Amino acid sequence: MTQTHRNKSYRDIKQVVMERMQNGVWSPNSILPSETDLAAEFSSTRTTVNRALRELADEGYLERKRKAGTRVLNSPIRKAKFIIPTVEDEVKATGASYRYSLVERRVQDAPKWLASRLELTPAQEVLFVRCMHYADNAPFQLEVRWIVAEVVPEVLTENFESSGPNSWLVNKIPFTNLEYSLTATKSDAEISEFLDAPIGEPVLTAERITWLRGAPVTHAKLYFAPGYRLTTHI
Amino acid sequence: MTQTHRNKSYRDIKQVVMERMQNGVWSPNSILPSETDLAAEFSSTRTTVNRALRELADEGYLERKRKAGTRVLNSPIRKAKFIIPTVEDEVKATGASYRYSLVERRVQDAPKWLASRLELTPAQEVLFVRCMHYADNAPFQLEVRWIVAEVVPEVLTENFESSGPNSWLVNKIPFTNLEYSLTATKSDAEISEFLDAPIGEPVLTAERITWLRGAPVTHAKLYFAPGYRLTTHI
DNA sequence: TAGTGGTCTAGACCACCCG
DNA sequence: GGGTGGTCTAGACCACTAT
Repeated sequence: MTQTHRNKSYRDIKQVVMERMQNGVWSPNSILPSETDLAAEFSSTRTTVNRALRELADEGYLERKRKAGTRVLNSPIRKAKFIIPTVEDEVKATGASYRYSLVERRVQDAPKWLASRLELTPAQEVLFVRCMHYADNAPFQLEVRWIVAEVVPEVLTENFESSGPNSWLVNKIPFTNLEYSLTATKSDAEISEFLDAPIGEPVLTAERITWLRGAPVTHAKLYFAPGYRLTTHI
Repeated sequence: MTQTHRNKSYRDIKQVVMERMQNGVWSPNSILPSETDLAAEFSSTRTTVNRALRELADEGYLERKRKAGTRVLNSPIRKAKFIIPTVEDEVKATGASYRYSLVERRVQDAPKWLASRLELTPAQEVLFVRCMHYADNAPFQLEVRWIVAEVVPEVLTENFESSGPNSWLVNKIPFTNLEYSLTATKSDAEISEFLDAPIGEPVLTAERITWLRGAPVTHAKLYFAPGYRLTTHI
C-alpha cells in the first residue's frame, strides 16, 4: 500500500493529509508517520513535509509535539476563527451602497466610566463622535466613539463630516492592540431613533477598545440594526 | 545606520520588523527592503527572512506581491480574528465549575424549516436534543440541537444523559465544515425559563451548522445567558 | 536516551507582474 | 525584461520529551 507519489509541493501534501483525515485513514487521536517517513513516501524532503504539517497544525487540525509525534485532533472546530469586519467593507461586500453620516461631534473631559475603563486620568480631554453607517440608505450601524486627544492630538482638527473616524484612525495609527467583545443589548430611545427600531428591541453590539503601545487610543460602541447577523464559514 | 545584527531566528526578525512598523521606521503603505537585502542585514538567509515575512503577512500586517515587494498594511485590524469557544472550555477557562444537564431528547421527522435549512428530504429522521450548560450552577447556555440520523446513525443509541451531544459529535465526526453566526434575539417563554431571565430580555445567540463532506450533520442554536460577553484580545 | 519535530543554511529554479 | 517573492532540495544541528 506504500506507494511512491508524484506529489511534491507542500500544498499537495496538505491536501493528501486532509483527505486521509476525512476518510478515516488517520482517525482522530491517531499519530501520523514521522516527517522523515512521510518525506520518503511523497518523494519529498523533510522541510517540505514540515511546512505542510506545520500549517495544518496552525489551522487547528493537528497537534505536534517533539518525540510524541503528530496527532490528529478530534475537534478542529475548537480553534475556529472569525474575521472581524470593517463596516464599510462589510456593507460593500453584500453589494449594497455604503453611506456615512456624522451625527454629533464634540470635545469634552472624559466621563468617569470612560476614564475608568481606559485607565485615563479623570479630566483628560476626549473627542466624542456619534455617526451612522447606512447600507442602501437603510440604517446599518450606529457608532458611538471616544478618542483620547492626548494620544492622537491631530484628531482635534478633524471634523469627520465626510468620512468616519475609523478609517481616519486606521491611517493614522501605525499599529495597535485591540479588545473586541460582542453582547446583546436592549435598544434604548437613542439607539432606536437612529436604527429605526422599536424601543426594547435586541441589538447586537460590539465594543472595541484600541491601544497604541499600551496607551488607550479609542473606545467605540457599534450598534447593529436589528436582524443583523455576524456570520462565518470555516 | 545599517548595522550587522546578531539576530538569527525568524522570531527575532519578526520582532524587529514589528518594532520598526510600530516606531514608524516603516510606516503604513511603505515598501520594505527585499528579502535578499534583509537577509544581508540580519546576517541570515533568505529562507529565514521569508518565513518571518510570510508569517507577518498571514497575520495581516504585511502584503506581499512578486516584483512589487512587501508593503506595510495600514490596518492590521481589518483581518483581526476571533476564536470560537467550546462551551465547556469557556466555562472552565473562567475558573468556574461546569455542569451539564439534559432537558429533552426525542427522535422525530425533520420539521420543515430544518429540512429547508439543511437541504434535507422532508421526512428524514432527526434526533432532537435540548440541554443546559451551567457555570458554577448558574445558567450559562441553553443548547437546542438537531442531529441528522442518516448521517450519524449511531446517535440514535446515545442517551446524552451525562454529557452533551457536542463532545460526542466531535469525537465521532472526523472532520467537518462549519457555518457559525451570531445574532441578538428576544428571549421567549421557553428560553427565559431555562436561562432564568425576564421574557423579552436580549439574548446573544449563536447558530451553528456542521457539514461532513457536503452532508448536513447537525444544527444547533446556543442561547447565552443575559450579560454574556464574547470577548477577544488581539 | 533515543526519537521526533523545530529551525537554519546555501543554493537553485520558477512564477508572477510592475514598469 | 528584470526584480521580487514562492518554493523546493539536501543536509545539518538543536530542543524537547516520552519512555
